[in-house]
Parts: sequence; C-alpha cells; structure tokens
Amino acid sequence: MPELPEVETIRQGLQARLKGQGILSSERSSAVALRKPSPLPLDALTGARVVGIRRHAKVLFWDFEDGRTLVAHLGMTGKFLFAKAGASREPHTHWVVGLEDGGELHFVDPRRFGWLSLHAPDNPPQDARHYGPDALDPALTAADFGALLASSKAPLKAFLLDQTKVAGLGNIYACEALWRAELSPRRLACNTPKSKVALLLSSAQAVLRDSLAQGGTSFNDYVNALGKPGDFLLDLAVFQREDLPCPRCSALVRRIQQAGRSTFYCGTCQR
DNA sequence: ATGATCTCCTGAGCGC
DNA sequence: TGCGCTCAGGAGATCA
Repeated sequence: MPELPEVETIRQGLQARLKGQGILSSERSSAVALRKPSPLPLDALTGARVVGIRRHAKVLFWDFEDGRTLVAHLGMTGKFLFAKAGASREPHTHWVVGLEDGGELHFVDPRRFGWLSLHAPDNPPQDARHYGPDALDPALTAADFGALLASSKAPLKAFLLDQTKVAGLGNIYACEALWRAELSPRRLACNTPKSKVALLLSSAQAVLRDSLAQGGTSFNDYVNALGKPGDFLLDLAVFQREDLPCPRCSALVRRIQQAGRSTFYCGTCQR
C-alpha cells in the first residue's frame, strides 16, 4: 500500500535510471482496464524521452521532452519493476517499456486500483488539481493547517485521509500521526485544541520523514523500483497492533472502524 | 456543500 | 488438501 514515503522512494528509483533516457518501445501488455482510462494510448510513448519525474502526494508525474506528461498512481498494489530485456513478466503486468539502456520497466498491479494516464501538452493532467498541499511541502504552515482543521467537522482520522485537505497521508500514517500527537482519531477536526495544531502537523510530517528515511513501510505488496521492501514496519506504534501495548502508556491498542477503514489508536493517551 | 457510504479488484489468511 | 468466506484499502461516484 504505497503512501507518500513509498511513492517518493519509488520516484527516486525511477528518476535515477530514467532521467534523460529514451523510450524505445511502449507496450500496453494486458487487455484489462486500469482504474482510469488514458487520454492518449501508452503505446504512443515509443520514441519519447524522459526529462524527469515529479511527485505530488501519492501521484507521480513523468515529464517528457515533447511536453507530454504521464500521470501514474500506484493505487493499492501497483509497482514499477526494472527488468532485463525479454525477462519474464509477472502476472498482472499492464505496461512494458523498452529502455534505451537495454533494460525494461514493468508496471504491475494485481488489483488494478492504480492508473496510468498520458496527457498531451495542450491537455495537461487535472488529477492533482483538487489535491491539497503535499504533506511535506515546506510552504504548508501550521496556520494554514489550523485553518483547514477549523473548517472540517469530520473526525480527525477522516480529515487526515482526505487528500483534498492535505495530500499524502494514507491509513498507516494517519494512525501513526495521531498517536504521536496524542490526539483521538474520533475527535472532530474543528475541535482540535489550538495548542495541538502545530503538533499534529509536525507529527504527520515526522512520521512521513522517518518512514522515507528508511525507504518506506514494508507491507504486503510494497517494493521499491529495485524490488526491495522497506523496513519501517518495526517502528509502527499502533498500526496493526490491536491488543498489543501502547509504546507510550502500555494500555492496549484499540481497533475501530471509521469510514469503512480500520483505525488503530490508544484510547488512554490519545484524547 | 459536506460528510458518509459504496464500489472497484485480487490475494492472503482463516476456519472447517 | 482445498474450498469458500472475509478482509484489506485509494479515491471517485453516489447518497443523505
């Protein structure tokens, strides 16, 4: 389940090998549809050259020399894998790119929650326009964050997951950020104590940075572009730790459902 | 307009 | 061993 740190780790891996590189072939290698249709067919990337790869929240933007942009969202189970030319393809491989350096890049996504959409220069992607500021954007101030909190009646957990408010947090990091800030996931965003606003923002950013420094959280399907899992899992305080002791107060971690998602928190020290 | 719920999809994990 | 059931969740669509 790639979230911001995983996607940034993947971006770095892609950027290191793809920047400036030409695409010799581009083949949509499965007939099944992804989450969203692409305005331009991916096959049209043959002959294109990568200028660089940007990230906003969990979305990757590949910029090409000719002004086109490829938007890539990994959804739940999407991954990019470098392979040798002609290498066997994993099941659910949807896109195969032949690279100038002789290798291949495969996009694999079993659950197909991800998408790839290629945009012409005069039809730039809209996908990130409704996203809020990236959670790690240095321009995002505690004052901005406080204003967003004040304007929402959603529970804090739902608020943090809402990409239109602040973008980049998923279920794992929302739970962990609330634990670090000692705030209950059930508290309404607009009822966040003023004294906690800056703490919640810095907690969210800290948990993302800590994870990023370790190459992302390793769960189920996540591997970086080299096929290597991250190792943040051991540092999680509450996520998927139901009935285990809270690292801070030793009360047992609870699990509840919010908006159809599991929330893990300590009912004793998160208020 | 806002928040809550439903939906898509496959594989892992579980109980019998 | 193997079948069938439940669950996981990002985010767009839909509902209240």
